Amino acid sequence: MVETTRRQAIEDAASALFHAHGYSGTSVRDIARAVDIQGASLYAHVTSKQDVLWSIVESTAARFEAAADAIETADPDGATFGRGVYLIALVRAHVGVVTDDVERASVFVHEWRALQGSRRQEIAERRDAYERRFRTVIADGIRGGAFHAVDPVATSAFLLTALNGLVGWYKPEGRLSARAIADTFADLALRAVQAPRTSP
Amino acid sequence: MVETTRRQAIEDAASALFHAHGYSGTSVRDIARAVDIQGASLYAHVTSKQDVLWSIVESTAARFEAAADAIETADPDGATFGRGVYLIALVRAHVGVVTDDVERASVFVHEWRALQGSRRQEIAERRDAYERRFRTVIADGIRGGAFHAVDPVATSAFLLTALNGLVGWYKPEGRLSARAIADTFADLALRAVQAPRTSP
DNA sequence: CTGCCCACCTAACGATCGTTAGTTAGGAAG
DNA sequence: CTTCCTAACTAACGATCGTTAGGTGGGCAG
Repeated sequence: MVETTRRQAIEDAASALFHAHGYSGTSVRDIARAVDIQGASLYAHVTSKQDVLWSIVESTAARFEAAADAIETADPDGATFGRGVYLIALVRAHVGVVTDDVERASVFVHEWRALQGSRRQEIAERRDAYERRFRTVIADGIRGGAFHAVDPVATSAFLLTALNGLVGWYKPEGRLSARAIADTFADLALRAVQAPRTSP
Repeated sequence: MVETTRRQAIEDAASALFHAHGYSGTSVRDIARAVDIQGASLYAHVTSKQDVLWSIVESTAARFEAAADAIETADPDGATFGRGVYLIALVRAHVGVVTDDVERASVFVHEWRALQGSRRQEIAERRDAYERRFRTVIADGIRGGAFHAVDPVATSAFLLTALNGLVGWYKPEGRLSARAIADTFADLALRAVQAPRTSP
């Protein structure tokens, strides 16, 4: 991870520290030390600690949204894909964003609550909208008969938190590749919801 | 939730605050205010902030373990239950512990990392041992043909984080009862892993 | 009535928090 | 050579952190 700007290096260091110790468990001086600088010197590049958190969370939210948007772009009217394929695509997109940058994804998943005021509100709404994509595809799948009947709210929460749990254990150098995890998760998610096969 | 001892009231208040703002986002004075006492007065009932966290985390770990142990006690040699039924029992037990006290469960799931030294080590090991129960039942199920072949590590992580995610959204007064959630989650978990039906 | 204990108080400790102010060294631009 | 900008520095601000010390009052045991 070659740093181009100082600001980027600071956000990378902050992501790692927020991931490891949480937002309020990390001090400004901790972040500064990680980039070999005095605590006060950070403020030449950053307006506040909250601002660093916001940058990380907002950009990661955008990455999740963009990945999901790309699916709809590839199949605007839902003609090509069945609901099962669409759900698989959502799962793969989500896993991809997480594995692309676990630390930032982890901060997004766990530390957005540390945001204050309207920024927290905004992220809460964008998270809701994102989760609604899962709810909708599940509800559509049930209506169309591809999925067996379950509660779409509980089910989307089940699946999405399973995907988000990945930020707690994924290691880029680990035994399981990002690809292998995406395969397994897509498989598990689809089997969890799909209706029993009626014919071959 | 009628409090019998002061100590219990303190742990309840601390659980709620740790759940809402995290361990390091909660001050000793915050906890004290919640039980209508001065910050320093807490130390008449508690030896340290870490100690409060430890009490909450350890007792909750014990509750998860006891719930899972009860399944093995009910079927010591695994003769009665198939692997599918065993997995369902594990899921139901886990959901039950979470819904019995979401706040404590949430602290256990998210804040055990704030423990220090050997206590953190101990909880890490007990978490591993608990997760191994899921891994084992999945691996056994695959070996016996009841479950389709998947990676037991990724699968147990998938399922367990889905269950743990419940601490983020379960509300006792919510639309979905603890029972309904347990039903849905058990159903999703089993379908996710079980082999396609070969005959009726 | 006396004495003790328990729950709580106020005051304060040193450390650390996020942040501001003012300064300095070094390189780029004129 | 001078001027300016950038990136860093040191010093310090008031607030808050977890925790300790010592005092006070009220109920219970003798």
